[in-house]
Amino acid sequence: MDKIKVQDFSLKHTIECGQFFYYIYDDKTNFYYIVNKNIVFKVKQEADYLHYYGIKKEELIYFFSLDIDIKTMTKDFSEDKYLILSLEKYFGMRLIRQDFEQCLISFVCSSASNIPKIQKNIFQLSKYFGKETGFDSKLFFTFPKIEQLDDITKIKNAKTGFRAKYILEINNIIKENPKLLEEIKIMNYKDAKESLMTLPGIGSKVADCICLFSLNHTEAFPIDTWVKQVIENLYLKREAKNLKEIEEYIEKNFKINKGLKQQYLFHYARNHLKE
DNA sequence: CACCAGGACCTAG
DNA sequence: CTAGGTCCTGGT
Repeated sequence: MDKIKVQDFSLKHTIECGQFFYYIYDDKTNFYYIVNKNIVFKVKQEADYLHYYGIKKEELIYFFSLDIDIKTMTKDFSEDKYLILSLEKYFGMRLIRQDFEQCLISFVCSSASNIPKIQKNIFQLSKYFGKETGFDSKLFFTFPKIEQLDDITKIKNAKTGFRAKYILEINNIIKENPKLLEEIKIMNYKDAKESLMTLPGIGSKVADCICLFSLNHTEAFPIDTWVKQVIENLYLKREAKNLKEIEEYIEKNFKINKGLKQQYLFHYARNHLKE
């Protein structure tokens, strides 16, 4: 077991804010067991320390964006009433840098769904297609490569529903063009988003999630129904004419660190706009 | 039982 | 180019 001192970090908010799905929380020990690609590790927070096992220090820092100076990044939050409120409530929430392929499949599963269901999909897909791995006397399955997700029956058995055919089609596309994913990884934001959107089951919102949570494109700003509500109800104070108007508002008013602002606004929305 | 939900896609107008 | 139906599943 190793430990590391952290600043301005909330493990709970970071893991549970809906950007990452493949984890189990053990309420007896307070450890989060996390599976990212083929790595299983556990981590818990006690005050300003993270206790961790199963992952290298550098990888842990990268995964949780602990190399980022959040105080600097959130400086201009003070210009926005709702960002201030959200920052108080969710202080320490950071963007996770997760495995690209795991993120891609997770967010294909996310459409018209919810967190528990997405988690179920990911756990099941891993069970069917991943590799069994013992850790801490528990049983885990690594998250498979997209290339391996080639059995429609198993994909459906993972309760992915109408998204199953998307996953299989993406599998086919990747097999025919094995370099595509690596190419997307090194593209700029605009090109990466565009390329992702050529894949079935990936529209604008899902592509932005993948860009933000796994490709380090911190300017991505996923617009889901909650964020749409925030912009309409709190900022515009009326319904938007269309999605374009929302995008333009965001472009104008959240110039820098857009992705992080999106996360905080999203959470503000979920708690304050329930009706 | 009917309805709906953190989205994408398809089709008609 | 856009509104509205449809797609599985699981919860209400």
